[in-house]
Amino acid sequence: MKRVTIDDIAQAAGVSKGAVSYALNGRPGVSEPTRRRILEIAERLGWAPSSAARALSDGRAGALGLVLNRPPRVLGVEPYFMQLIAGIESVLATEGSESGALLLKVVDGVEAELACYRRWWAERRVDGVILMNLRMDDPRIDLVGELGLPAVLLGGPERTGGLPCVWSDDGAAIEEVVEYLFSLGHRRIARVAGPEEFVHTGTRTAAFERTARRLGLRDTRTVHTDYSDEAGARAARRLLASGAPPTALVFDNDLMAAAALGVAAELGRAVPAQVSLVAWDDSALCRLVRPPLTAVRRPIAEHGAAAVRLLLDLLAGGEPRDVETAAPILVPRGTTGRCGAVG
Amino acid sequence: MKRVTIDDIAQAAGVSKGAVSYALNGRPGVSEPTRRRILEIAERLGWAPSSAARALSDGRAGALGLVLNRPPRVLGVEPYFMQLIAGIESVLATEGSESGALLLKVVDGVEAELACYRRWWAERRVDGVILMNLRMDDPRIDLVGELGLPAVLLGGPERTGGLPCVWSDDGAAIEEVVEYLFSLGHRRIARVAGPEEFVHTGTRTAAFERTARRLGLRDTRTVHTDYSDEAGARAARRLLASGAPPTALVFDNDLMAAAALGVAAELGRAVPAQVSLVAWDDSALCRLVRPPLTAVRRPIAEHGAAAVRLLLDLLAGGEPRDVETAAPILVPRGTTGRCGAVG
DNA sequence: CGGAGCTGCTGAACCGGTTTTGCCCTCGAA
DNA sequence: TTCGAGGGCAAAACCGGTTCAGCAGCTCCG
Repeated sequence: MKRVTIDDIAQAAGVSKGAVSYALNGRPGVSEPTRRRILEIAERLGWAPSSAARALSDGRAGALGLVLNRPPRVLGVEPYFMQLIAGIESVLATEGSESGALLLKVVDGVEAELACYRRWWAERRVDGVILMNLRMDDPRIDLVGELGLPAVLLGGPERTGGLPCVWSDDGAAIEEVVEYLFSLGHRRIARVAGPEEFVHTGTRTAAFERTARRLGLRDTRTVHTDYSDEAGARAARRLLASGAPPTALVFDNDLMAAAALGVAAELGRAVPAQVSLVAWDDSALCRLVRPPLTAVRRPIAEHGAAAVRLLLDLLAGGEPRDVETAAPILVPRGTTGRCGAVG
Repeated sequence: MKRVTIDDIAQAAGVSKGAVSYALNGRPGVSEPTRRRILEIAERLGWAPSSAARALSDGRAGALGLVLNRPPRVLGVEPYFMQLIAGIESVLATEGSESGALLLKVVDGVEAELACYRRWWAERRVDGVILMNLRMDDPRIDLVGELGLPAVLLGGPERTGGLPCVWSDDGAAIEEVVEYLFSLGHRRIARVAGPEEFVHTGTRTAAFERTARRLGLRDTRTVHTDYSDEAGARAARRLLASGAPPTALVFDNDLMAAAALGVAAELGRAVPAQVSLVAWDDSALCRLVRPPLTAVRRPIAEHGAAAVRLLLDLLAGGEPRDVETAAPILVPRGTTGRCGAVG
């Protein structure tokens, strides 16, 4: 059961290795009849290229890398990651066997993430990577630049350090949410955001405050969390128990919004009669809880797909460019209503 | 910015490539002082082995493969997969750079999954794979046997076709659930299970029926679904709307149980006063919904970790063996109560 | 008729490791 | 003293591809 190599094919066809290589890769150097004969023999022998040999000789790994930097506990809960991966895989599958593999790593901490890129690149395990959750002064940008490791960014388009990115207009979505809540009569709106160091958190915060100012809202707040359900619950509890509690809460993910739903129940606040809630990222979770969560929907899988396409294009020698995907849209459901409505 | 190779090290140290290889791999063939010198130089030059070159010469890819066969939509929602991946990664990270990478593939359909194993093995992209969701007469078992592709199974321990497996005693857990519901006075219990073709579905069904018989329960039913929230809701709706509706529902995942909670609300059935619900797999979802779901908790991440350890051991020449992990435990919460209790 | 240019292929180098072979030297035992 | 064993290393083969230089034969053109 030995491996079939191009040597075997060459021998069977009575030609040289080089000719076989040309034939199999569809490049000039062999006549059409010879090519057909070689392809036929390769097919018959069940030949498949050794990824190692190919990687060694042409210097490309044939794989892309994705590092998830998140405590394992949170990973399981947030649907975001899996949807992203599904999107990434969808284009990797179609792209032929070119860079067809996705190398995945789960780490906890920025340092571990940086170390992972270093090793992957040093070992030439990947041809490029997708960076997610862009931070302020993100050290990864410097690192990939320094290493020469091809990379694309999920996020931006600011503070990307020149890296090509895939982004959507979060600010516009936040604006839409605030206007929507305003139109429902809400005047005290609070935002339960993700970690302050994420760029997209800043983008949303800025848009939130800008819109609030424009509408003349004075009583708005943003509190930061780590995206976990506990943190979301804690923030909601604190906000709702404060002196002049907000009448609407806007969350930076769906998990925290769902947790806040529980908190509201616990505090005896009717949703949406007394408090309105808006989630970010519309997953099944939003539809499962009662009442179903009003949410901002982003095409997450498309983000992943676009990122891969951009990266592959880059690897093929394409020009770096930024890709804007469809804007997030607000999906009103059962957790938003007129401010102070009676049941 | 050229790559540092062992040739560079050899040249710097004034020795041959072979000596450097011996030194770096900690095998006899060089003297202790030489070894130290070589290691020091390698360190200084920042050398890292090319995974491709190593793979080519010693025939091992240095990566393990995992294929997720599930429609992308479902993937995002089920926390199971991410938890599993987190578990897998946890041991891959500690194991040094031996087989340190995880190759991931998302497919939809058995055929695509089989094709993926074929290609991975033909291209020698992976050293072994982890198979999940064992089916009756699973074609993957024959395939890996035929290919000689090392594999371990998540599930079993029956119908594994001789493949080493990691399993936990699902039957005992189901038994515990049924006894628990029985002790609460429930006599009409229905089970909303996963697809019939999965081996673990069969295992649970058998245990369910055995326990029901033992307790003298005559009105039990098992209906099959595809694990999706819609299917779970549909099944719950149908069961609860039937002539003599069950007073307790046992689900094969958490997603469907959460969906059923919504259905119960919709039908005006109080939980747990009128209907009790038990989920399988205790994720954050169970704690987020109101009331929080009673659930069977399995150490999913540990499953993944155990599977990797088993596979790595196998690759290192270890004997195939089966690993039983901690038994699932029942975590009673707010969706189970005495049968017919008044709110 | 001669040289330039193209086609279609061969042979060999190359990628960066591991492993085998073989040489030289030293040391211990007969 | 001699012989064998074994340690320490160099040199080369090898893994399975890609790619480059070169060469034979043919065509085309002045």
